[in-house]
Amino acid sequence: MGRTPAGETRGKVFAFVRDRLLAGQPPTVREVQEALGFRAVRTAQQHLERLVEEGRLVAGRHRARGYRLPGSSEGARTVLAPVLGRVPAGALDAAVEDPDGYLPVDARGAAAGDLFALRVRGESMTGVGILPGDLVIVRRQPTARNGDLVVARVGDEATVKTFRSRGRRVELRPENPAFAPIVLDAGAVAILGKVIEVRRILGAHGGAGA
Amino acid sequence: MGRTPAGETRGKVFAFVRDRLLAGQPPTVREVQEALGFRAVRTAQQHLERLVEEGRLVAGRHRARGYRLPGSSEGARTVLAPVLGRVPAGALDAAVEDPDGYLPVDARGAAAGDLFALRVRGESMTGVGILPGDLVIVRRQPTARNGDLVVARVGDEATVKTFRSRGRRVELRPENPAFAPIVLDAGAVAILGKVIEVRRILGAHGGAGA
DNA sequence: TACTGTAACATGCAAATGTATGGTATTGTC
DNA sequence: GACAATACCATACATTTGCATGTTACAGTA
Repeated sequence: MGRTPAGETRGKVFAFVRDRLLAGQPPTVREVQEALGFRAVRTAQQHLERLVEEGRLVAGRHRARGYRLPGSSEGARTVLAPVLGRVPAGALDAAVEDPDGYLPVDARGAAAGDLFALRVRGESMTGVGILPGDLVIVRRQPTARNGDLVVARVGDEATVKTFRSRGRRVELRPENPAFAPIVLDAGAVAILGKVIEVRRILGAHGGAGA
Repeated sequence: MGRTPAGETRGKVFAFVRDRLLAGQPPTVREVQEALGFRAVRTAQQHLERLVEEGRLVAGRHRARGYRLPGSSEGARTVLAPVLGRVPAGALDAAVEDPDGYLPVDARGAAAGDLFALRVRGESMTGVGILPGDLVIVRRQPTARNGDLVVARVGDEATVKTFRSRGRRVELRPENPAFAPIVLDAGAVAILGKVIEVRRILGAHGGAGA
């Protein structure tokens, strides 16, 4: 029977599988077969094997719908972090139950429930490229090390600052000369977690504004 | 045997399935079983059936890894955007096929294949809070409007700048006084896409450094 | 022609996986 | 206690689906 020039079909197979994977719906070998118009399962199968050899796909052996894109296979798993509009005093867990939305986060190491996101208010951290309206993704932990970017609760407010320990006191340092550090007794500060990522959603319309 | 108070476990089952689905890796019934610590497949199965009854999930009958989120064909969906180390001249598609990894992105509106991510080099955009090493998430499009933050190819380099049209010429403006704008004939600039999000991964260890 | 490599075909088997049958324990209600 | 409802368990069955075996067709090359 007739064939197709070298590599051409392979590219189409890859494109199909990639699109399906990126859409969150891994295809079966038979779905690849149908999509490409092959009359034998084996044909689709062979193309997939080749793509794996070439390193363009990763196969999960004997696993249904087991093909993945390299780099997204193991280790890196996506979870959803709740976006908290504000953190009510003493009720982080309650706030997590009623979020403003969810953000997909590449949770390497962190458990799903350990992450949340907060919207930054104020310009106190512009010195490290964190602007008002930015989202910080936070891993919950009760302690911090010097230099960590943390979310801490001071009174009823949750705030993003750089953490620094000074003897029995704690300094929450803004990264903007116009703001003064907050120095408190260690007992008066509750560390909610550590900032592991910063995001700025620009949206489909607006520009970046100088 | 013992049980768990009403609804509590169901929520965990749903959270697990939802996270997996949004991560692009639909779970099997047995994976749900293991993740929740059930000793019988049937238990996970029953929870899934309930979630379908409640309308929180949609089942694909007899389909492997067939559970879906209702309305997942539309609306906000998480997709994986390929992270491109660099963009070879004229071969964006080729670069997309061999990415450094993938980032989960909340793709509202954008098709899965339309998104990619680039790592920012240089300090030309620090004025808008984009630092060296930051990741920009880009939606592919061949045109831009004034003020848009774009990724453009000038010669063999892909660069992030603010777009501005000046008659038949195009200005690619850095957001840092130390850098000069690039002004070129419109034909000499290829717009690769528009920046829709900026990310900075701080990682588990290092702080933010002033 | 013969040989080699690639692309495709037809078909069967076995592992993975959804679904069903039936049973045990705990809680709450009457 | 009797009854119902819920949560869970143990196991069997049926479909889906990955993978293997073997074959045919075409192109290029010696």
